[in-house]
Amino acid sequence: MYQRKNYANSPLIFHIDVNSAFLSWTAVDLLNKNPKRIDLRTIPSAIGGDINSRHGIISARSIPAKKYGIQSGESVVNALKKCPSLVVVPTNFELYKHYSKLFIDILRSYTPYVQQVSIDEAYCDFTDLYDMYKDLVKDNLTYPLSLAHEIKDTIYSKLGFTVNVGISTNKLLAKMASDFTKPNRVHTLFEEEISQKMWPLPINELHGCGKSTSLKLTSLGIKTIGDAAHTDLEVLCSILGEKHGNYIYYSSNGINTSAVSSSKRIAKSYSSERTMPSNLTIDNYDSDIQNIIQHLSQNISRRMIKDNAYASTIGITLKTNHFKTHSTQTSLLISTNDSNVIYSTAIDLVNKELLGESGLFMKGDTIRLVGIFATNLDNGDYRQLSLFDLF
DNA sequence: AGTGTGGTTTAGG
DNA sequence: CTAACGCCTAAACCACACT
Repeated sequence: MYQRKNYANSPLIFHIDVNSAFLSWTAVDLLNKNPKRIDLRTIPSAIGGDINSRHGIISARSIPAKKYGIQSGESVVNALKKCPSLVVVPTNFELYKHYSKLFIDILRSYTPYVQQVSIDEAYCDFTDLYDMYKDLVKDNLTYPLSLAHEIKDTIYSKLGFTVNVGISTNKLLAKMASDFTKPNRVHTLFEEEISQKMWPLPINELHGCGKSTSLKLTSLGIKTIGDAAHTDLEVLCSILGEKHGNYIYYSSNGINTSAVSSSKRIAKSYSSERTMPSNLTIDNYDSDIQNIIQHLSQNISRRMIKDNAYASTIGITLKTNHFKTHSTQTSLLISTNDSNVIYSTAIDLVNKELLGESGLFMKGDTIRLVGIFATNLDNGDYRQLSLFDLF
């Protein structure tokens, strides 16, 4: 295990990631209810949606399931072909939220500088806590490995699931480190380790370099993170544009200045969408779509009211049987979070889109999914002011 | 040149 | 009996109109 000589004067960031979160949490929950039950983590198992209502996608899988080549994001039907004995458990978001909160609470008991970035991962900043933890020793390990193991093992003993911890001096490197071998591991990725641990990796494994970008880069011979790191900044910008070119160049060289922000993030948009059990056609869409849009409007409205958020823009998304997505939006005179206003605005947009000349309905296209979104948000202050001014 | 609006693409979990 | 491909958020980018 790599150790630096001195940690007193450099930043120290951890990235903590729950291993197969949805599956682990489900396994723990089932064991809590019945300790004799088989542990889902020890057999080929996965969290997946219902095939019959066309929500059949794998969102997490056990390590034994991974050995069958099952990936998260692939269809349940496909996964069952690879492993007919796969145990598929439905999703349960309330359960995940419960364990997520307990997980974050433990992190917060070690540092106030915790930034939760998704339901199952967070960054912790220990830069200013050197004096508090510098003498911690655990299993013959010294700081900061001792601290990482302490956190990891505490989560396991108190909550029953494993995590990976990535250690470095910035968020990008800590994130990359936590993604190394799993599960239940601590990894470091300091600047002096980049060439050995990060540069040999394929470019698509760089955080922020997705399918489209990695395709562009590999087609030009930039196949590894190291290749990108050794490409001129100007060349990357000419391929990817100014913004993304800079991001890929500096990231592949391990440079990242993003701060760990423990303050609550304010939403910039709310959206809700649903894949329907069967596609809607232009002839029969009326009654079905009204029900769904009412549902989606109420969902968004409830969340916005809880956050005291109001939207000036309401939009809809339609996905065709060919998986082609169309969206349209409209601006409101007065921002709203009223489900009736959202509903009627969305219905108008759907009618306009379907009956107008959008070109969506060519030769018998049908609608697979309908979604609505609310954006251009304010907190109601401006709204109160403008209402007040009217009188 | 900057701002508001509408729409698509990319990314990540 | 068979069966496929979710849901949510954020940001960048592009085009266009208006100023």
